[in-house]
Amino acid sequence: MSELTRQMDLILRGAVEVILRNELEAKLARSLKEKRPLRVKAGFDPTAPDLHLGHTVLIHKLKHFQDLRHQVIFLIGDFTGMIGDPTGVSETRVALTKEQVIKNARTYERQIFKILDPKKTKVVFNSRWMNSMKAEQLIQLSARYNVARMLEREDFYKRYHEQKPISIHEFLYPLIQGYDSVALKADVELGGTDQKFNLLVGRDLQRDYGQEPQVVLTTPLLEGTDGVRKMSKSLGNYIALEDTPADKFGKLMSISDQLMLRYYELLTTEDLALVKTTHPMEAKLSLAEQIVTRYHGQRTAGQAKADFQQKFREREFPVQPDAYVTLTQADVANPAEPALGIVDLVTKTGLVPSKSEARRLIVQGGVEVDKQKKTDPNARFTLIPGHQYRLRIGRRKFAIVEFYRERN
RNA sequence: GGGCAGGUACCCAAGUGGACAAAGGGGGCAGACUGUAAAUCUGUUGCCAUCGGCUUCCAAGGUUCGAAUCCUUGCCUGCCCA
Repeated sequence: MSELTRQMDLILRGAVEVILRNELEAKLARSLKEKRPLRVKAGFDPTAPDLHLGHTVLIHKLKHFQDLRHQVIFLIGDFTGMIGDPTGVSETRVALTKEQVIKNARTYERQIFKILDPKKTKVVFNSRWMNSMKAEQLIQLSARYNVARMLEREDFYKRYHEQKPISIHEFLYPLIQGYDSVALKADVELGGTDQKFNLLVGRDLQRDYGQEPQVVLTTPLLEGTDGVRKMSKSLGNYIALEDTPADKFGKLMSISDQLMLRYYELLTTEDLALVKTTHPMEAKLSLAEQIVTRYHGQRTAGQAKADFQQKFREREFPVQPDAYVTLTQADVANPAEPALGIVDLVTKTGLVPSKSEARRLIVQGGVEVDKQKKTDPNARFTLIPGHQYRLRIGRRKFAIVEFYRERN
């Protein structure tokens, strides 16, 4: 197998679309011949420094390029972050301070370098060239595209026809993202399939600026834990890289069997046919363990697995509760006879948003104290000093509450 | 600049003077069932509380015994015309 074929194989694995494939081949061939690595770019929005598993599909693809000795450029769109990529859910973006951006960038680095090699990765901010761009140049840039083409973009098209607002500055997002490719002289740009339009604008602009257009490679969007919509922070169906090992494990175990296969497909290199022959729960445990291992190490993953099994399979109290609260006499009405209603007891853990919510949970049978299901919201507890009340609140929250009598 | 239509709870959406803490759907949460799932069924989904009370329907005023509903102004959005 020639080196070129080897590279193509790895690059194409898991890719949804490559535009254009023969251009990629040509670029690779030239790169090999001239011993000049390709410049491979992928951009990230600094407003959401919480990378989740969905992003890692793309980061793994970057890793492939890195392994093939190409130059990976991790672009942090601190400037474009002010706009926010139009999502249809129009939400006001708060302008980030420089400190926040730097902080978010640090978080990114910490997260991506679990996969990428820090020494071989170039991290750049697009404010580097955008901050100094004059209004005149921005107008010139805008002049290179027109509204009709912008409206081809699915999101804009939909909103336009649904009579929903589109702000002018949203049109600038694809333009600036495209200009980033010009500024970086990118050979390849990676992105999720939802980025296709933006990536293609990059090609157009590069051509316009007299550069060879970048090759566009799209990776599939990973479905979130609901199994339907794409994984995203705003939809709340995500598994973040910064989630605790226990959280990751729990979230992974709660996905459907069908979704599990998808995760295997996109997040591991396991043989799918083999996975299908294993018992779904075993397969799921193994998936969760693999992924937690990747970000937290083997030992932590093993612990997460053990905890999980104790918590849910054996329905036992976990080693690490979600909350540990100590009460003093200040928390009770009558210090001489310390007692507390169960609603207050549950609320004191801070694991429920309001007393009403606590009351609902109790009535619905979602609360256990010391393994006893409590369904009377008016029940009161005489607090025994030093006793650890072990509360199970809802399906997956556990807390220990202990009362201390102060000496006086 | 002119005309028209809108802004309701996490989201979509009904409600056009009292029976509205506000229909319905989605989502969330809980229970049953299970493999800790998923699907399904049931319940629940502003806050505080024992009956009961309190704060909500873009914002601020106003009319009224009483307003999500009527009036005024403002802010925001879409469409049409210029």
